[in-house]
Amino acid sequence: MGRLPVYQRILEELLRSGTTTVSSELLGSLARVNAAKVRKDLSLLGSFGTRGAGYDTAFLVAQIDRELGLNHVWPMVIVGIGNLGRALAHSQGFIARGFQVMALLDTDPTVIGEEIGDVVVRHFDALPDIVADQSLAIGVIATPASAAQGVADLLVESGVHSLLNFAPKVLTVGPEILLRYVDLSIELQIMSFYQSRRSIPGSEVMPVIRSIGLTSANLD
Amino acid sequence: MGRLPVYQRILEELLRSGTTTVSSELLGSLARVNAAKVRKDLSLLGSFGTRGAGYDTAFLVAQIDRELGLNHVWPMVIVGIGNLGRALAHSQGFIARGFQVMALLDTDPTVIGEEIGDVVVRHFDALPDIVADQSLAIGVIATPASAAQGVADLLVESGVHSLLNFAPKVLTVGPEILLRYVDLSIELQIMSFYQSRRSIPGSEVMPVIRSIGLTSANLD
DNA sequence: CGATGTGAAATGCTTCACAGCA
DNA sequence: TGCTGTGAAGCATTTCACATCG
Repeated sequence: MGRLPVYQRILEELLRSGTTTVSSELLGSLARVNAAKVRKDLSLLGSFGTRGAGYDTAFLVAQIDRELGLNHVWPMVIVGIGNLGRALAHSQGFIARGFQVMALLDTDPTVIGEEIGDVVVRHFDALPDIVADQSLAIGVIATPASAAQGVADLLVESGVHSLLNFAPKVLTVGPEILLRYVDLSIELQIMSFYQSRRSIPGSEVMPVIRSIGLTSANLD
Repeated sequence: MGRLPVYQRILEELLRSGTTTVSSELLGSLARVNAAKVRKDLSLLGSFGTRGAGYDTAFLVAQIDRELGLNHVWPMVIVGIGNLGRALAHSQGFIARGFQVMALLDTDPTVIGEEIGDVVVRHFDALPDIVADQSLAIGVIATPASAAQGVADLLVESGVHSLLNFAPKVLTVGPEILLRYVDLSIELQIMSFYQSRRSIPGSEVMPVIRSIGLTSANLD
């Protein structure tokens, strides 16, 4: 269910602002979906609401966390410590949601040894040792396009089970498995598309403000 | 149609590797969707295929570009020149797809004056002048959470019509308009979700590799 | 009463299957 | 003959509407 992360964020924000209880109508209006849809979605996790009152915000967050598997710790390695690699390493969400940066790798001698957060950047050659040490769940590729394929191959060979490719190149890993790249600008493409197509109620008097939510398509 | 950007990327990659013609079956298998679905999707843009042969790759890319509005130039301003701001400014996709970085803004004196690409970082106070000068389509918020709301308000006030918020905070702009944040780590949340839920055919012998595609949910 | 939880209707999307054209 | 383009069937998702419960 792709809407759960959206609900979760809104709930977390509501929690931060002191809301203890939330109705399907409020949550729906904030998520821009029908209230009935919200109830259907949430009912798949169990019956947590209390009729007449609504849902307990904190409890609901906990349930969604459980459903999304966020009570795990997901150890990851970031390869390529340029601007994007650094941004990822610092990312709020990583720390907050159980994604733990276990290693930072690069081949540039001027970067190796640098400390980002609590992690020291090491040479990419150390990958096999690191994977052997700590079972890494996720490899993040943040290298230039030219290096990406080699990095992907080595990550797989070392036993990393999931890749997230930010290098601007489509990679192949094993027979038939195509690894697309996640490019920040694609958000804007899509935004411009909606912008040009859809009419926005009240847009004459109100600035057209858009936000982009993310969902995933997985390639098996 | 959320699949168009996916097709487009694959087509661009095919073009780069010298493919001049592509069948719905090939494109479908690369995009991991049914061939009939591909044909239905593409038929909405017009009838560009030639029966018996397939689609002309380059022509198809051009048509999708047109459909997505990528033949426009989208001038944008990035506010907050930290790691993420820099990564965005350098982003391949921006340059390649008509998103033009018109201005880079920050308040930190040690950053102001720095040249990134061809653009010099200016003080955030220059925003009104810049917007007056050049009609900016998109404001990208890449500041710390604490500054984000103020930046959003000023962007709107200055007449910027679309915002993309990367600051880890939910913002409000005008009455009722909620501006969520785009957090890179949400990809991983979703990935872990799929990882724990779905069985992957052949995963016993093959490393479980995942790639994330992006689609958008817009909030009106 | 007010808001959930959920059958049932409505709507939209995906897949099939095949006619039709290069 | 091979592959597109597209009605029609099949399937899933969304919405409605209301019984139900705190």
